[in-house]
Amino acid sequence: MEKSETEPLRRRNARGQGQLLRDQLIEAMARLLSTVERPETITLRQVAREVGVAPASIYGHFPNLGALIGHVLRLRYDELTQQVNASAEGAGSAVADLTARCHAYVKWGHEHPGDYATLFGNRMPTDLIPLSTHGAGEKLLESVVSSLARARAEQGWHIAEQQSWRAGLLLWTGLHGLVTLYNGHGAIDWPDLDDLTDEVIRLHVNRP
Amino acid sequence: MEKSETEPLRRRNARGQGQLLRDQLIEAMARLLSTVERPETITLRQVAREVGVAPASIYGHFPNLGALIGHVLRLRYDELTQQVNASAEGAGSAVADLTARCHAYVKWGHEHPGDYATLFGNRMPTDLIPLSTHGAGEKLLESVVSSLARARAEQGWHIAEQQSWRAGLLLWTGLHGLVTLYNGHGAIDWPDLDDLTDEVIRLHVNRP
DNA sequence: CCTTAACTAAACAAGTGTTGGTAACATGAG
DNA sequence: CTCATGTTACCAACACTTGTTTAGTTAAGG
Repeated sequence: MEKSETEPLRRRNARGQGQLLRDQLIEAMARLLSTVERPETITLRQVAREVGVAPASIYGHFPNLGALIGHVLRLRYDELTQQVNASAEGAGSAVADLTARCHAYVKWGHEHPGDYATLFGNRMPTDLIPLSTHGAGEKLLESVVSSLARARAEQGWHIAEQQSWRAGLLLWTGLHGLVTLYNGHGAIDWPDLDDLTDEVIRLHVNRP
Repeated sequence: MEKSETEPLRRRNARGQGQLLRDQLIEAMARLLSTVERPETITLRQVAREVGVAPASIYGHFPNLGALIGHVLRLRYDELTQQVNASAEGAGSAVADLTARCHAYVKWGHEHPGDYATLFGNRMPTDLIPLSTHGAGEKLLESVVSSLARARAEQGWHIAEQQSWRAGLLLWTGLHGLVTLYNGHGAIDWPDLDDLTDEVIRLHVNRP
């Protein structure tokens, strides 16, 4: 029992196929980040165990733990923005565009609680994760701001640009609060998430 | 340099004054929880260092680290609810009551980022912190729900009880999102926090 | 003095990221 | 078929954390 912490019975990869392990590492880290309730506790050795490999073997593919996490986070962030943008593709109106984007955002956050918390929750040590992923929301935020502005304009509600920024910010905080509390406080008797999202959108789009 | 990690030149307390250290421990933990950017990384030894005492000395006053954290968290949560309730004391109308409560909530969250993140952000390991503090928001949430319902009724906007619950939930998520993003994403060019809070309240109180 | 509260020193067992050296092994060359 | 090659991954260790326990020391009060 005290012999080996795992069973490294892994069959060695073929000559040029070293990046098979690399892919497995990325996949394992992605799985952990996505599902684990406290992503900041993810450990190098945990990933190694998941794949069935010795901890040291990771260093052949990534210079350190932060690089692996950062790599996966970037993938996930790109996926989020891509899904948000793709969801709005066939939108027939500005309001539909905004609605699609918000729903895609919330849906992704709900389906990837760990990734979401890591990207927007300031959970990772700053020295581990490159700064680029910190403050990741800004690009996405801008798309929400402009989409909201267009939706409001469509409804005949023209406002100053600075008001647009404020309004977009508030919409974002509304969505963010919804996602994080919904993900984290399962004890609460939550109504349907899509309905709540719709209501948040309606609050911010309609003239008060 | 390698002699002592700190300088335990602390003068020993008198016979019946053992709880002087207890108070200092609580105070140090409170300071750490309140100010630190990642509260889940707070450590027993860190608290000991802060007070200038040996790590083991803590166990005379608290059975384990979780008890100390839990104790302080309970204090802080009580403080939050007390401040929220106190703020609404002289309110001349239901809308004023709600406004005061929300501002007090946001203000406290802004002034105690670490405590706020710990109470509502699911950052502490569940086995360390007693369950009572987890899901702490429920009591507070109910007061927001009822205050919002009264504010809406005051404006002649009567709605079903279930709608009240949904509306209160959404208001809470809005405030929560505002606090957490404002606290965590300093890079963003934020408008005044009080103004934003007012706008959130207005969104939820006024008839769409 | 002697009791006893208040605190400490040292260690424990378990964990962490990371490194240097080394063995296994698929494979292309001879 | 043989065999050196160099990729691939392992082993063992390092230097450090962490929370907690045990046994002991210090000093105040009766």
